[in-house]
This record gives sequence, structure tokens and C-alpha cells, in this order.
Amino acid sequence: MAEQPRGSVTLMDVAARAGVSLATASRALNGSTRRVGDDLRERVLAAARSLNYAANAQAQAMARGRTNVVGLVVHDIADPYFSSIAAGVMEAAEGHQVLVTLGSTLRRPEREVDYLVALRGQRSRAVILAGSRMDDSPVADALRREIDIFENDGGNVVAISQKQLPVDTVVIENRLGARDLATELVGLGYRRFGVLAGPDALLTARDRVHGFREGLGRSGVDLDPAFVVHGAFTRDGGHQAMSTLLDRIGELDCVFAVNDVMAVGAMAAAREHGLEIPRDLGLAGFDDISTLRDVNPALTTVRLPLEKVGATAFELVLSAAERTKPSTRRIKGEVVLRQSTRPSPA
Amino acid sequence: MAEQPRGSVTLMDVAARAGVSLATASRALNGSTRRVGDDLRERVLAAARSLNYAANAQAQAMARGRTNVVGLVVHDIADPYFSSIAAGVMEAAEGHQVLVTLGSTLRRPEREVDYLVALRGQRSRAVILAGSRMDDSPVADALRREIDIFENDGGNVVAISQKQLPVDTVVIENRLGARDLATELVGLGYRRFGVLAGPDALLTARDRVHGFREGLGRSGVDLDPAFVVHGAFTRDGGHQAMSTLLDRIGELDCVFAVNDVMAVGAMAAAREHGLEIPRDLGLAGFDDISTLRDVNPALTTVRLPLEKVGATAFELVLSAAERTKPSTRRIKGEVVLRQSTRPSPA
DNA sequence: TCTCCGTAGGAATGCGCTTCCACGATAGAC
DNA sequence: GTCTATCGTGGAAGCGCATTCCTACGGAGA
Repeated sequence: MAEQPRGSVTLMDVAARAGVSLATASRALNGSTRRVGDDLRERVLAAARSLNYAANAQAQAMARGRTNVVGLVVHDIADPYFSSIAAGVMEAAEGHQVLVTLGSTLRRPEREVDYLVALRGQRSRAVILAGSRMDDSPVADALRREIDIFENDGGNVVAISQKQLPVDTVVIENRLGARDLATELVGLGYRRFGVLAGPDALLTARDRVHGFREGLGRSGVDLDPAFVVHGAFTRDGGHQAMSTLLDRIGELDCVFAVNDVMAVGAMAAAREHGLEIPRDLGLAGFDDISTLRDVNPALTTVRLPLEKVGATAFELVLSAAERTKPSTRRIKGEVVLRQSTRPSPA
Repeated sequence: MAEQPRGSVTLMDVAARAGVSLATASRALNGSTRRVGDDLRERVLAAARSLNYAANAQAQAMARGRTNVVGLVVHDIADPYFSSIAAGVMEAAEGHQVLVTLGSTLRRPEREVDYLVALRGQRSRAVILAGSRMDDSPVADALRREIDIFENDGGNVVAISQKQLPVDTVVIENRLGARDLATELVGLGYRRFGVLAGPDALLTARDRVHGFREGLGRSGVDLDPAFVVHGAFTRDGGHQAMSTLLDRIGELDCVFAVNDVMAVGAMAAAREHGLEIPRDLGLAGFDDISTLRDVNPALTTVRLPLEKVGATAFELVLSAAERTKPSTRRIKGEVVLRQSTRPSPA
């Protein structure tokens, strides 16, 4: 029953085997406004089954003029921040007959544009840009331009992070989260802060620094710019930035790393330097990466529901057709105090 | 210069604007055996640029009879094991004009078959099955059957993990790695072992347990089956399995978790139980997940070059055309002793 | 019995592109 | 100088499918 002509089975093969026309076979398999008689439909389905027919998605896309492909562009899929978002997207996509094409810029944000072009070539119905926006006008302009073209082609674009582009956006409240964190840390009695700030051009990093400074300011605490050290948004970046800070560590009582991955690097650097956390120094991160929840001492951080972020982005993709104006969803973080900062004085 | 008709620009638009035929426009843009005169080629390229032309990949796929899409199917993209492999794949794909479609089975291995069908519909030129094979005949049979069909359609399949299917495979030497680890642990003086074994049906987990037992055996040490606890292949699985073991922890001096993620969960469980590692108990993992390298105490583990695994898989995809027989690449792990086990007696 | 309408099935068209084939022109061989 | 390769170009077929349009058929109403 499962004879298999060499090469792909086409709808014509199915139709021939069922003894019906192409049109009928198509209608039987995909449903349509038109109805197909029960006997014929059965014949077609049986034929398709026995031939292991899988409709050629390219041909369907051509005929229908649309695809079921969604692009997901991240900066680094190995980074748990992005892989969590990706997991959220994949889970939301489950059962929606959508295929997700993954793009990884390898931390070169200008490559987002290349992926946008490639995904336009695929006639993707949407693309999710998961990475932080940059403070880099040439790149941003090129991206904006390419987004226009993509949308003009009928595609939908969803950004995650900052509302910087006129597209559907899942805004992550970095500023607010960092502000809350600062407030809590001051509440714990910390006063002299250092910040491992990430790349300055990365708006996610910058927003967190700004928010943190703002939160300190509201509590009447100053952040000395000399104690704000920039570095890569990675474990090694955190390690390195922390090492820089360690020269003057005596003047500090708490360090905020703008993400957990950096915080872990910083923790290692502190340990190598003989510092004990939180006894000698408080340390806080951002994101609450689940893989990192078991580091010891446990990181005080700002919890971001990253999988939900991904899922929300995907929902925006699905519902895009019903909207004419870009929509914004805000996702808030929640401060989680753990052992990497001293216990509450209460 | 950048006027943009609404909807997609087609090759016909480009040809018309350049005042040449469709055939010439196609040849100028994509190269071909036939050459196009310099002046005409320039005209075509200029037209394409000014119209923001991006070739319809679906149409190209139809006409050419092949695509540049490669599928990557993992069990859970949020798991650092898989996201590292994915990163390796993405990096290797860089610059090869290949688009990667991501599939996530959400830890339901039977869904691999569904993805295979979907990717066959896309006429993917290859698919990488990154997850462990299972000891589950119905599922394995269905998979084998679908792989046959996929390959008969001209696609190439690459598996990562066990050589269990007649396809190109990146074999991970789980057994060997676990054996070496056992030897080293015995060398450190440990004698009474417990194992957090993961799901029994998962061959990766099972191989590691077998290898570990084998290694112990070679050193004349027995592994009491009562101390082999199965559980999920996740952090929580490790935590839970460890909790089970903790009742009889007095009889053990070292625990091997079959992957790092479980080891970290186990470490948390031990800590909650008041045990100090490595003073009260040695603990070892497997994989050497980079995100987890900074846990404290640092994990003794078996380092797997996961990004290289992904990259190797991708290379197999690229070189598939030149082979007729399935090829196998073996990737070995390397024992890394760290602070979660006691220092060498030497 | 005849006409009209609703319906199921089939033929034909077109989606955007690659590529085979044909054609004319130019260059090289005799 | 004519004859045959060679090369650049255009024409047109066809990839696999959805869909529109058309036809044939059958039942209901007159």
C-alpha cells in the first residue's frame, strides 16, 4: 500500500490514484468553500495516505500568495535570555501550523537587516526581532528602511525590547525594573554602588543603568560615574568589568550587573579576588535567568517572564491581521531579593 | 529612485525596468552558465536595487526543485545543551545562504516525526535531529519510516547523539566520557556512588549510566542499583532525584548526575539538606554547560564541545551530496575535575 | 414533460522563477 | 570569401498547487 514513486509525490499523483481531478483532490485535502462528496473525499484521503503525500509548501505558498513561516531573529541563541524567549515563541507556535525560521546575528546587530531581507525573500508572514535596539543611527536607519519594505510586502514585524520602531512591540520595562531594584537595594542599607553596565550602545543595557541611577536618585543616593564600567553583555564581559572595578572595591558596598549572565561573571571575579558575597559586597543582576537560579549565593535580580515575552510576541504576530496600528505590550519585571545581597534590616 | 509598487516586486518588474527579458534578468541576478553582457547586467542590478527586489524564494524553490532550508529539531531550545548546539549550527550556517527552521518537540520525542513531515512539505534539503534517540520501538519505527520517505524525497537527515538510524550521525561518546569520569572519581578516592540517571528511555541518559557503571567496574567498584534514581532530564528532575537519594545519603560519598543541569538541581537539594559539597559529598555532572561553569563549588564534569557538535552536524548537511553512504563523526568528552569533588590525593 | 436552479466535478489559468531551446550575430577556420 | 562554432539574448515551457470558471447532472417546481 505504501509504494513510493521516486522523488516527491505530487497532488497529481494523488488525484490520479484516487481517480479524480486535481481540483477535487485539492479540495478534499485542504477543505474549501466547495464541498466534495464523501466517497470521493475518502478516496482522495486514502490515496494521499498510501502515497505519503505531503503538499509542497512552496507551491502552496505560490498559489495562495502567503506562507506560514515566521522569522525569529536573536543576537545569540546560546544566551539563555534569547533561548528562553525562543522557547516561549516555540511553545506559542505549537499547534498553529507555523514554521519558525531562526536567525542569529551573532551579536552583530547590523545583521538584522540581512535576515530581514532573507525572510522577505521567503515571504515570511512575520518576523520577530528579539534583540535590543541599538543607539546607532546608520544601523537603525537601514533597519527602519528594510522594515518599511518588509511591511509593504505584506509582512508583519514585531520587536522585543524598546518601542523605537513603528511596529508591534513587546516593551520590556527595563528602566522601571532597575529603578525598583535600586530602591530595594537602598532599603537594604546599601549606599555606595558600582554598575557593570554592558555596551553603551545597547539600549537594554543603557535603560537599566538609567533606571538604576534614577532609582538611587529618588532615594537620595548618588551614582558616581567612575563606578559605572562598560563591557560586553556576556559572562566574560561581567567578569572583566568587575575586575576593573575591583581596584577600588573598598569604596563600594554593592554592585549591580545589568544582566544575570554578567552578574555570574562578576561573582566569579569577586570570588577569585577573595571577596565573599554578600559579606564583603552585595551583588545584583537582572533577568532572573532560570538556569542561573541555583548559583550560590543566589542572585538578587529582577525577574523577567522571558518565555511569556516570547509567547506575547508570537501572539502579536497572529493577531496582526486584525490591527491597522502597531500595538504595544508592556512586560514588567519584579525584584527578587536573594542571598547575593544582605538580608533586610527588618 | 526607490519607488516601490505596492505588493512584492517581481523579476518581471525588474526586467521591465531594465528593458531586458526575464531570462536575462534572472541570469544577471543569480549567475548561471550563460553569461550576460556587462552593460545589461549593470542595468539589471541597478533596477533590482532601486526596486528593492528580493527574489521570491518559494518561486525559486519551485523552479529549481530544491530549497536552501535546513531544519533543526531539538527537544527544548531553552535547555542550554540544545541552545549551545543550535548556536554551533547557526554559526556554521553563517555565510552559506541557508535558512534554518527551528523545531522544538517540547520534550515529546514523538513530535520529531511531525516536524519531519512539515519539513518535508517545505522540501527542506536537510534536517538535523539534535535530540537523543529513545528506547521506544513504536516511536523509533515511525521515525525510521518517515526518515525513509524524507530521504526518498531527496532530503538529507543528520542525527546527533546515538548511531541508531541509518543516517549521517554525530555520535557523542557518552559512554566513554562517563567511563573516564568514573575512573577519575575512583582515583580521587570515592567508592560509594549514587547516580541521578535521567529518564531510562533516553539513550543519552542510559549510555551515561552504563558507561559510568562500566568505568566503576573496571576499577573494581560496584554500583548498587538501589542508588540509581531515575528522573526528568532537567534541573527539577535532578533536584527531585537527589532528594530521593538523600534519605540514604550516609551510605554514599559521591553522586553522578547524568547532566550538568540535573547536577545543579542536585546541588541545590544537597544544600537545602545541609550538606556541603564536596566536604560531605562529591558531585559530578556531564556536558560542561558554559552557563553553569560559575556555579559554586564548580562542577566536576565531562566537557562536551557542544557548539562544535552543532557545527559538525551542519557540515554533514553541506557535504551530504558528495556521499552515498551515511557518515559518522565521533565527538569525545573530556573529564574536567573541579571543586565539586575532592582534590586529588596526590 | 419541460425548465430552472443548485451542486459536484473538471479544465484551465496563473503564482514567480529557472532553464531549455531557438535565433541572430559575431568570430574563427578553411 | 563562405561555412561552421560560439556567444549573448529572448521566447516559452513547466515546476506543484489553489482557484476561478465552466459543464453536466439531478431534483424540484410548474
